[in-house]
Amino acid sequence: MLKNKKATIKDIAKKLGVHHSTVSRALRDHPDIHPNTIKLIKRTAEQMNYQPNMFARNLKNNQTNLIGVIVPEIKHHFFANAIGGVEEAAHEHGYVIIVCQSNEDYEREVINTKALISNRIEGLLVSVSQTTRDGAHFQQFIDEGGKLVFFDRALESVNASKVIVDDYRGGFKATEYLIKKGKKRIAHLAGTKELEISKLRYQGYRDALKKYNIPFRKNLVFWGGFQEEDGIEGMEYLLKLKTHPDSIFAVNDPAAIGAYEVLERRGLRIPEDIAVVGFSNNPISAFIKPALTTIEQPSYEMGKAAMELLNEMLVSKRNKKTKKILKTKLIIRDSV
Amino acid sequence: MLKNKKATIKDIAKKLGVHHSTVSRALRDHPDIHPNTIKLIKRTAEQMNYQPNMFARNLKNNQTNLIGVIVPEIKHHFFANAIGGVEEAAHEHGYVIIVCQSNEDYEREVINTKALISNRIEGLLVSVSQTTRDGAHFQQFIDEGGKLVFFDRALESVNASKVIVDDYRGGFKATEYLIKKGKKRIAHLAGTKELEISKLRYQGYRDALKKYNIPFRKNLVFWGGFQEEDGIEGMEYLLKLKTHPDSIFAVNDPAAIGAYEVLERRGLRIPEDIAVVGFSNNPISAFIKPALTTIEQPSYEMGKAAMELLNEMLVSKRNKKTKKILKTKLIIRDSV
DNA sequence: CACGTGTTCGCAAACGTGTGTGTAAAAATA
DNA sequence: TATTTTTACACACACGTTTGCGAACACGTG
Repeated sequence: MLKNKKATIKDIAKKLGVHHSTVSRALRDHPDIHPNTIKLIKRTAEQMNYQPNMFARNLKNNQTNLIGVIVPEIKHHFFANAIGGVEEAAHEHGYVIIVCQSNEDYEREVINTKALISNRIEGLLVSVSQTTRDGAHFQQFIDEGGKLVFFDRALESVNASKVIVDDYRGGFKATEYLIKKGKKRIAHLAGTKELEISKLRYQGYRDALKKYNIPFRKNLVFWGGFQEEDGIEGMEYLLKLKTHPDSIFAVNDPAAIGAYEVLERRGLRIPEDIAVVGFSNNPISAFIKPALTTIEQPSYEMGKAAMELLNEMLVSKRNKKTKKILKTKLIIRDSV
Repeated sequence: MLKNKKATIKDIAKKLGVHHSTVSRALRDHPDIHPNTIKLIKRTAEQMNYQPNMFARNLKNNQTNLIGVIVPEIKHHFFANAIGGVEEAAHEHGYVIIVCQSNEDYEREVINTKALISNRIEGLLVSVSQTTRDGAHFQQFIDEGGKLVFFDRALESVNASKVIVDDYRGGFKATEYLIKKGKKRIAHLAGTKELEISKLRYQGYRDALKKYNIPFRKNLVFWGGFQEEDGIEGMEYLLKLKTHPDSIFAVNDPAAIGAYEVLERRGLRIPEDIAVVGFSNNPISAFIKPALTTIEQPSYEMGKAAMELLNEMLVSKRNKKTKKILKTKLIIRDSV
């Protein structure tokens, strides 16, 4: 079986006895080309199964149809959904997306970024890794004129556009709900201190306590991370305290599920002994028993919004840093 | 803020007063270039923040580092996981992946395929849409020398490599398990007739019945699809029969969950009134009540295996069509 | 008929890299 | 010293596309 070379614009030109520039223009409906010629060229292009070579086109135009996306892990429901939203919006605007995962690893994130830059992506959409402390790789991309927008997990040290949910109000609402249900010793399984998302949810938690005159206790806050293991570790820590908390506000649902595991193992009942509120409304949270009360975080919409924002930055060529905040919603179920 | 143009090989050459071809060779450690020159060039390239332009390189070499991936929907757990596996393996081999979703829509799948071909992807990984009947768009890619491997959902009409699970034995095992638990009227919520995956699971179901001398009843099979809605529709159909089935083998977990909904609504108990077995071991299936007995399908491994197979085809340049079959495992829980 | 004007197309250069060939100078050999 | 070989680089072209410029031609106008 021979490896047929793909038809080029020149092949079409040769076959028709015209210059290849004429073919180029014809395919793009240039007014200088006679309608009949256009029709003829388009027909033979079709029949020769011509597909434009984006490399040559992009090389010439110095612009691509590529958008880079970096997430910690594709398999996580939230990111999978967000990528789905990104792809949807990208498709509408004629882009295709290159997806990389950092596996929550800083080094890998840097490598991904460089690879994407080499592939001359038009813009970059990032939800940063849990282990990332330094944002030089992103800053460099921006400094060279690249358009970047963070979604969900943004890096504070980098001045870039971002799409996030109202983490502050989400944290506030979750905590307030626990308070209104009569909880007094509310613990917080927090994320990592470097991520804005963690800090804002934490701040919402603190401000809710303050508003209702509940003393803030530093030892009721466990800074861990976003994985189930972090929730397990944090819950075990909290149960070692001489006075148990009466409720938990977890930074996200996986962490909350980690807490569930520990509580179940220790024979503690949810919500009678300890109430739990999560964050992100993972589909599992509706199915676990008791169903988890949580803060809904529109993942698909967030991906879509991030891509839309990126597109605006791309077409306007302006360099304003925008911050788009999506609303959250308290989903009341049975864990409180 | 000025949009700095990225440094090219020529910029480096000009700055150093050498020819750009020398720079090109130096960066690739060509033996014709003096070690000192190489060192000098590499240093200034580093300092000028040079990133090779993949477009120019690919255009010249007529090969890319791009792998196309088309799935029905990124957000589905199975596909998200598979994409994660693909990305992992692709990363190891120096590829980046372009991900598109067909939204179970044939037209969209064709558009995606064309777009990927235009972007001169090196190879294509596909799980085909539910509505796809014709595979001409894939066949054309293959005929032009492109390497394609289907994973999970393969199209029979296209002669291509594929990575699938042992759907036949999976279907067989699921049905056999129901039989051994004393079930006699076993219904099957099947997928679509065009997909091999559906047919094999169906065949496994039939052969298990035959082996244990249980009569096959055509009206106990509902050909629907892979979504929750299909499960709902199918279950409603089955409950309209004058004699209810005593158990259900669903083509996948979402369909099984659809069946759960209908049964719950009708006040029927699982597994006492009707037992249910799913397929794919969606994470939710462990959390729903009763926990769903299902066939485990290694999604991440499947994505990884598909990418590995594609890579072998790419490096060997051979054109053999390989079929890789992954093992399934029966996960026994509480729905039977 | 000379001229301007508009239509339709060809020519050539360019984008950033890679590579085959040519060619000085340096080194090795006779 | 004269010759050959090797070293280290320059030159030019190619990949497939886009685009400015200009040529050939047809037409209408004075």
